[in-house]
Amino acid sequence: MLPKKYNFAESEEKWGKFWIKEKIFSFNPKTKKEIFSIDTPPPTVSGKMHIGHAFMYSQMDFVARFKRMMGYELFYPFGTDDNGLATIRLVEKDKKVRGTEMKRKDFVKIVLDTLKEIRPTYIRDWKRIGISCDWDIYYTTINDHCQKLSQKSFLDLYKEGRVHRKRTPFMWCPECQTSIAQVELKDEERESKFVYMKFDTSIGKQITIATTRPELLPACVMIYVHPDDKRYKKFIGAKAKIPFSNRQVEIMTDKGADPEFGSGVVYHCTFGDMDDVEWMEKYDIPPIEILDKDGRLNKKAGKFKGLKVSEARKVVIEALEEENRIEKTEKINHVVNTHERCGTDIEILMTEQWFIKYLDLKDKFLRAGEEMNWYPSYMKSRYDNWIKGLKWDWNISRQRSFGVPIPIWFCEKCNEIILAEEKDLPVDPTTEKPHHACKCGSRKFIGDPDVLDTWATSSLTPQIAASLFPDIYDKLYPMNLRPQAHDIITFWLFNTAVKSQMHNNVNPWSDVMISGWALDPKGKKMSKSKGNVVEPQKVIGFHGADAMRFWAAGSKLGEDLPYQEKDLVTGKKMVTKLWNASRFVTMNLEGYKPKRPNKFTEIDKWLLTKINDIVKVSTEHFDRYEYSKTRAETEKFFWKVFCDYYLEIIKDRIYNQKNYEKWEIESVKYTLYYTLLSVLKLSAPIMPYITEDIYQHYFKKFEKHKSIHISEWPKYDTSLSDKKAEKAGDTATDIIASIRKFKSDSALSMAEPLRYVTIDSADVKLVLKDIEKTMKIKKVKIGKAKEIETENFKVKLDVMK
RNA sequence: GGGCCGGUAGUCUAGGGGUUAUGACGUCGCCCUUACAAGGCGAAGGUCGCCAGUUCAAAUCUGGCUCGGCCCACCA
Repeated sequence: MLPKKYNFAESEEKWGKFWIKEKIFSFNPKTKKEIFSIDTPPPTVSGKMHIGHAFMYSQMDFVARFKRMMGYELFYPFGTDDNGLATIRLVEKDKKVRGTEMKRKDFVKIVLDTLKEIRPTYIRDWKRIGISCDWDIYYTTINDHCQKLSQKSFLDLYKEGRVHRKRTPFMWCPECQTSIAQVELKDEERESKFVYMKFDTSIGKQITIATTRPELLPACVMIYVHPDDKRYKKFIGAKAKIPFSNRQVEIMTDKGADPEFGSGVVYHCTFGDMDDVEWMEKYDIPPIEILDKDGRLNKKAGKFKGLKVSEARKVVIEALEEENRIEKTEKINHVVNTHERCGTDIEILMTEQWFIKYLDLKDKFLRAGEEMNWYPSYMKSRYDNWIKGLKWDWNISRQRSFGVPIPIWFCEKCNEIILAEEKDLPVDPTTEKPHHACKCGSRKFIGDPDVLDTWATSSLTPQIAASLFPDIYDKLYPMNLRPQAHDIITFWLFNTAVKSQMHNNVNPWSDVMISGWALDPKGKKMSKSKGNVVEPQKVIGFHGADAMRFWAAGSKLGEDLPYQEKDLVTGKKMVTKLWNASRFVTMNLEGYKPKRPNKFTEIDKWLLTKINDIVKVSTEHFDRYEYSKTRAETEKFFWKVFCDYYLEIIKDRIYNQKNYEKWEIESVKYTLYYTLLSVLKLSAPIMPYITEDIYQHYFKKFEKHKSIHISEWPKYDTSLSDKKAEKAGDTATDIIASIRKFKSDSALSMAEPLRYVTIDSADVKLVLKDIEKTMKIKKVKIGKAKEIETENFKVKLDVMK
């Protein structure tokens, strides 16, 4: 017997513990079942879970739980991504240390120790929302296992000639003081000054150049005009003098100069943006490097030395004004590239970096995308667009103190590159030495101080997780499913595909499932700065994890969903309704031993037909990761059909069993048992706690499974489908609805007895008694009159069509 | 500028050629009916963004426009 009230807080804690203690979600590597493997996104350990996480991880978990009930052995690990900036900040704050002031190995150790400490607290949030991972299959992207695989990936690709090091102009963040990759750029619109500068030329006339970057003037190496621009014909081939210096640069033609824009004259500085790099390569011009790594101008900038870019811009403009070299300035809105992590404008600097060469493999990556099953399918275009727009190879080195070290030494004498040996991995070349002398005989080496881009490691998550079970690696990798949100298709998804294709020539998974975002109630993106962030812990504390998950199941896969508290209330009501209906059913099945009878009443057949249809479509939807449709169908059936009609209809049979034949009682009891269990199972992936609680209270003693979550997903049973009964039942519910409306309009209680109702429909004969008893009618007549009569009055009613 | 997604009752959402357009929240009325008043029953509320076209038939398909979101490219 179910208690009167359902306490979600107690229940969720209880079953959460139960699942872990009973190892309900533990992966069995020796399984004979087919494995379904999920490349779980490892969240960044940075304190607290965000509602967006709760949203996305819930959606992933619906699928996991569904697949488990479908009979798969789930390989469902849980890792954390800890080699990025967020972790550094967290650990530095927590342990009051500075990563930059200590040896990398020592800092990694502190990080790992800290993680060990805070991990249970951190993971608690994920457990709380009911994620059904096997928590023992764990990795952190900074532990030895991951470092080793990441370094091995680097070395393998190096040996294949895919990884190379070069000194080249590349995108640099002066704030973080590291190089970055194309994917880390973020556009930001800025208002800035468009300055028209007058340069003296060798033909005696001045030429006007419009620029937003006057501070780069000392790095000007060339001036271009469009070949067809008549205004500047006479300047072609002439020299222009760079103000504040004695340098002269040539004026030449290039079609890249747009006559319509600015003055039509471009000055080429090394480097204002990546286009300048292209020009430099095109004309083989040696660069003038005026910027240092800290974003300040150096001595090559002459009198502007030591200034930051932004300061230099003002000072240069002032200096130009003093010399009367400014024709005019305009305000202009333009888009600049910034570092997505810190928002700083990026600069182009000549540095030595490691790259993975992959622009030549674009077609291969596009083909890889073709071979994946995309859910929803349109998300693939984001992947395709990204690949088509790729312009630079993947810069994988970062100038940070913390991360996976690049396993390389340089010979101090001959600069030869020495690779770490695989058996020694993971290595930190800044503290360890190679085993052998260099070819040149020298034993003096410099370990590469740089680390790998975090994505260079997290792009290996399928291999990282699978290699935790080396004996069955081939069964686990490639994986079945990559679930993730749409914002990191170009980062994580693409990079993972790249690595898998490069190393193994296969896709890392067959299916990708792309979630949307949780937005604020107005449909805006949540962010700390806007102060519109919703904390899942609070929400769950108030409404429960099942209610939160019910909300998360409310949007189509891939669609963003505004977070509205009322939707959580809806979820909570659903939980309450499930509880109450189950309480009613189970209290009336006391002493009943479920056994399928060979005969059902019409109305029972009606319900069984309906639930079987729901099972069929729900399974089809879930197979396509359309959990939201399963939720909608199940919810509608449960509330509108099962509770509003069926339970009301069968009350008389349940309460007054003596008035019925034995087979009619057997029929209703089995129908109740079967239908409720089916509804619970269909709801189990979405609301795991309430369904488990009810299952454990009642169904477990008849069903053989320890938990509803490892019981079988309902099967479509055609033998329980009866279309004729379905039609009769539908008519019955139509009639009941009409009589309810009549009672409601007449301000009568639903319990008000009616003397008679006349119905002009013949196909309700088999369900007449059900209608009578449900609506407390003494006699239902079949005829043309369409009348309803109570004790006090008689009305004509258009009940039936 | 290019790509993708979306615009459906006050709010959120489903549907995606064919009777009266789904559900929830909110609103209004009635009802303590032995599962549930955090409920039940009922009602009101919609030019399905705009304009064309295809079709016997368009919320649904096509084209254009418009607004919003995201991604990408950008102009010195």
